[in-house]
Amino acid sequence: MSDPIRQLSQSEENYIKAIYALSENSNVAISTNLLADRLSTKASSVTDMLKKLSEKKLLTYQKYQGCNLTDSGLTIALSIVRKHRLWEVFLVDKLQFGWDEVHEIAEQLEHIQSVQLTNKLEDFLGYPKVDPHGDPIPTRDGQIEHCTASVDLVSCEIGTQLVVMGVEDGTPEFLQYLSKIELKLGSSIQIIEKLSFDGSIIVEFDNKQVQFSQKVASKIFVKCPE
Amino acid sequence: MSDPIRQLSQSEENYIKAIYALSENSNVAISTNLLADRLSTKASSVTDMLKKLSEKKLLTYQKYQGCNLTDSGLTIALSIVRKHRLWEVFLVDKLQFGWDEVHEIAEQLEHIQSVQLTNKLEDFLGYPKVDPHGDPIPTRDGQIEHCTASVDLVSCEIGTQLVVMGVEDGTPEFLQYLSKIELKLGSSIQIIEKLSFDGSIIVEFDNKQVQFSQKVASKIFVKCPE
DNA sequence: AATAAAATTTAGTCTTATCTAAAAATTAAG
DNA sequence: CTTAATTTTTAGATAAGACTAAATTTTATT
Repeated sequence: MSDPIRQLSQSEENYIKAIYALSENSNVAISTNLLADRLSTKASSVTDMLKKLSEKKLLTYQKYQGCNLTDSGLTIALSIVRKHRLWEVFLVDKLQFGWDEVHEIAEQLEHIQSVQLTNKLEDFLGYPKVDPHGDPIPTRDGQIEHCTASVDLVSCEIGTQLVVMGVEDGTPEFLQYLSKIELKLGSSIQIIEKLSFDGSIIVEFDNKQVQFSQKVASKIFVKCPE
Repeated sequence: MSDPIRQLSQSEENYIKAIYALSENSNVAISTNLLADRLSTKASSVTDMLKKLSEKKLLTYQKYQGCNLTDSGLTIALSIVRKHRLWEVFLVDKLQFGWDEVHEIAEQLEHIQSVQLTNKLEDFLGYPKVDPHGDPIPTRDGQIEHCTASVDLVSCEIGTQLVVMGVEDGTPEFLQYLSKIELKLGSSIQIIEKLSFDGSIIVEFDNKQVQFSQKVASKIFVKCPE
């Protein structure tokens, strides 16, 4: 039925993961330049790789029309994301890394092959549901919970009690900033004021008031407690 | 003073590690064919790599005369061995792998770069001295205890009480065999008889008698308890 | 010491993944 | 709707690492 398990190179895996990350929310095809940008490589290199991965049936690709992962491609992407996020949990929970320090190391660990290793790691970690940034961890059979529950701070109303559910797993600098102001997953947070002229948002948590630019606020995901 | 830190490819690291393993006991130069054999590659590929690593000053190499690691090469080798053995401890102690299952996975994990990761892993594991096969773990500053204390079973006398200190980290099959007969590190063992015609050795441990071929006996390292 | 055998190196090819520069297709602007 | 700008692809080059086959050096044997 399904395609046989393929041994992909790290580079191939990185392309698959990048395409997954870029198409997670939208359903449109991912363009060559967007991918090139994401992977800090040249468009021509991307074209080459897309041809290759498309021959391996991991994605559909039409000249000048961008690409989309196939089901097999998606399965592989999820297994990589799964490994990445489990390792991040390990690094933070067990080895005492800060959440801003783990991304780069997990980028390497996510390419370790053994499925048995991943599953035993998950056992050892006690079946975490999310990684240290609040992103959901795909299950063994490739299911991932799409956190429709949480929305970014920008789209929330003033006054409501909110809980921080996740942050964009972006640059270390951003995460270090959050560390510094002591904003954590699970923090209770409330919007005090929205500055209409630049979209900045003033919030309160842990009895502190902090002002976020719109850009920062859009990277912080929250939900109303039940 | 010392050479700047180099980013080596996995392949380069594998050569360095293989040379280290082959020259650990003897002080003679490592030949091209020996390396080719060890790495399951061709002699011509080895020659190419030796030229490259020699240009990087990680080993000394003279045409037709084999190679030897330099001090920088040795430092790198030890850092790889350190990572390999720490990860093996992690896999066995924390993830419940059998000692016969960890080698291949550790071969991948040993190439993960971060020194901080290695050190934090060591903290987490509680500073183990040896890996699951009894091999010593190099320290952060590249010291390794040469276990002159233990000798292989073949060279021991009949009747002495011995303790299993290590086994050759070889094929999974060999380790599975040891698992099956329930021989572990730390087992108390005694030689009952040596069969002179083929060098086989009959031993007793855990109130069981088992016969080892000379080949097997030479891969089991023991010492007399204090 | 001369020659045969074995080990090692050289030369040339292949694959993967990248790049630059030029060509082609698509999209945007007038 | 034609041209300009942008995006994407093609063509050709490079580097790492491996391979085969041929040449060379070393070692072993008579």
